Amino acid sequence: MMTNMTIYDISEKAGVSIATVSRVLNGSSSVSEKTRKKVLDVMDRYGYTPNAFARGLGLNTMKTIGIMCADSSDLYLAKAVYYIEQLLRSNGYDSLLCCTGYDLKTKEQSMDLLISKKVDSIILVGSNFIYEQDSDNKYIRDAAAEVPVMLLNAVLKAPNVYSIVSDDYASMREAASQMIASGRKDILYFYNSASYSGRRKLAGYRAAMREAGLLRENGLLQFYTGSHEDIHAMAGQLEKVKSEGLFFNGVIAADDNLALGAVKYAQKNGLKIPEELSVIGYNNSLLTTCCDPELTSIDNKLETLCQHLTATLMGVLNGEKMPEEAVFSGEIIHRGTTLLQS
Amino acid sequence: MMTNMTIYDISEKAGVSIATVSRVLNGSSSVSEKTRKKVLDVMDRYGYTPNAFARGLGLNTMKTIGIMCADSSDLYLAKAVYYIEQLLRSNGYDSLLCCTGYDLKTKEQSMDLLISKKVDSIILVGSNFIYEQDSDNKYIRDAAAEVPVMLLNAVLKAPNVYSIVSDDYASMREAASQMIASGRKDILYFYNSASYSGRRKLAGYRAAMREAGLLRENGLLQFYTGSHEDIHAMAGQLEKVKSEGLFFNGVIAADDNLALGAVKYAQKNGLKIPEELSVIGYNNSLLTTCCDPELTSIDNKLETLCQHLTATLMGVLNGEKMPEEAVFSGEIIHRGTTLLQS
DNA sequence: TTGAAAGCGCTAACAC
DNA sequence: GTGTTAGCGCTTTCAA
Repeated sequence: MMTNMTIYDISEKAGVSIATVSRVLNGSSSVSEKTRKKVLDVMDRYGYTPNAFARGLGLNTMKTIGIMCADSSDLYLAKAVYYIEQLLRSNGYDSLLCCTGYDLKTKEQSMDLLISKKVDSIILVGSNFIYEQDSDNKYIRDAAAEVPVMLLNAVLKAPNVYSIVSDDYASMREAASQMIASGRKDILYFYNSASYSGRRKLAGYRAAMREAGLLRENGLLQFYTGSHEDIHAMAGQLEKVKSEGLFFNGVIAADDNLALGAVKYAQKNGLKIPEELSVIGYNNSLLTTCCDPELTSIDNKLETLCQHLTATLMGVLNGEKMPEEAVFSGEIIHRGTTLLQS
Repeated sequence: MMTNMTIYDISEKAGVSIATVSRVLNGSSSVSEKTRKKVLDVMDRYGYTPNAFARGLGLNTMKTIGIMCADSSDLYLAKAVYYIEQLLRSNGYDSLLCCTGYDLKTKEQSMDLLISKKVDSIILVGSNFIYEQDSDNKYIRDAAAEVPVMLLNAVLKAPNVYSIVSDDYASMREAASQMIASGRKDILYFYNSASYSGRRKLAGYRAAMREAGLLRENGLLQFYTGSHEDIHAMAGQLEKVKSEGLFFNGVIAADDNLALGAVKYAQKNGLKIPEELSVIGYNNSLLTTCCDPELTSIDNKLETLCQHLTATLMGVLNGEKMPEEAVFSGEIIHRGTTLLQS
């Protein structure tokens, strides 16, 4: 198997022109069966693979999609990347992955990089790419001027930007309502992100609390800033809250990691779950079955979201008119950390 | 900001030739400060980004590394991908990610695809890419004929193939020895992969058992075939083993997920950990702190491995002579699922 | 220090 | 059906 053959080499060996080779390569119908076979034969024999650059140069597309993701080692984001990558490939596209971190500057850089690599579209995985201050979202609008931009779990209304989201607001509101209905009044909200989705979740919690007349001025809101893998630090923060005299018998967390922090806190302090402390997480990840009792969590239908995102993207790339926004509802999966409604 | 500017546009606006623009682009020293500034100015004003294809066509490199990974949603692999992607980018390379699944056929296809995309190297993340039957590894040797192939956690001796591994054999042997020293005699080995690394781990366990005169003919080996996220199925398998009359008071697992299955099994059956059942996992992942008691596990220094892999790759790409194999030792992190040595 | 021009490997008109 | 040829945007000699 020789390396770096070109279309010229093949055409020579097969005794045809490069145009014919190109036609065979692209499955053009106007090649006689005989010639096709002859060319294919030569290609096979020499293990020829076309040079994607040259092809890309002419076509100005590499059949490659850029995926941006703040941290692909995050359980939730990793899963999303996994689904998306598979779906794209089954559609004949490859994925250029960029783990951007959470800093705006590096996100902008990654974006430029992907654009310069001539990706056909950019997928932003996770809601942390959208900023509250609209001017900070300029980098997305700029990118959308070049290629379609797909948002997973975030919304930005702009031309050529498509948003696929789970209704985090509704899910959180329902979760909080159910916990209230089960008799809890002092429900702490534990979160670590002010992203789009983060704000929607918080709003859902607040709506439910307000509805029940339980909303207090920020006392029961705990923002966690440590590592998303450091369960002990999470538990530690709750201990501190408690030691400062704040009572709570329920925790609603913005993700399963944080919820596990609450479970750990209860274990360390001998609190019985769910009787003395109820906990609800978010994402319905692997983590829900790791603890004892197991974690009630909200399933936000990640796979469905990814499927829909990919389908929408393929539509857009084919020039079809597609919906700019799609909202899917989540589902609460009850496990051992919550009481049944009374 | 105009889109799709070319070097021609810039040269025109700046009143220089395309060669000069190209020189500025590539930081050539033989451009007068004045001209450089003028060109840079124009580029800036029009937001010009060079076309990577065209560049790649001439240079025959896209500064892109292919990463193959069976399942990027696996906690361990995801983390490796994350580290590697970051390190590569800090070295000026991008990453084309391929989640291949565990099937040889699709691995071969992914490999071809990456090669045809003209990646500068291919990194195989995880040991499941190496097959016991050597003819099955042909696809790797073929790839290595074109670009350097880097193996994370696997070894294949072949030209242009570089292996970076953790000494799984030694780690497992030490883990088993310690558990034996703590008084256990009936230690079950729980695993789910016959990959290179999987076999090394198993060999380590067996060596320790043999050394202590405790090795039995396959009775205490449990191979798990279900989903790597289904903790209940894992626990279920152990329950079945027990109900069949096999006694064990220790479990050494090939990864933390499986170890958690053992913990779950103990909880379901009211066995006290670590007194009635000791458990050791592998990878020292996030999962170790999720359960109660927390999981003793083997840290295989993933970040170090990734750093070394990247450094080696950069050396190879620069034409330096690099070691074909590097072995790092792991470390047992003691937590609550094991007894102290008596 | 700069410019002109020849590729890099492929696609797609356009001829035959 | 098949061949010829002009790009695609960039890098890199070679001259000036």
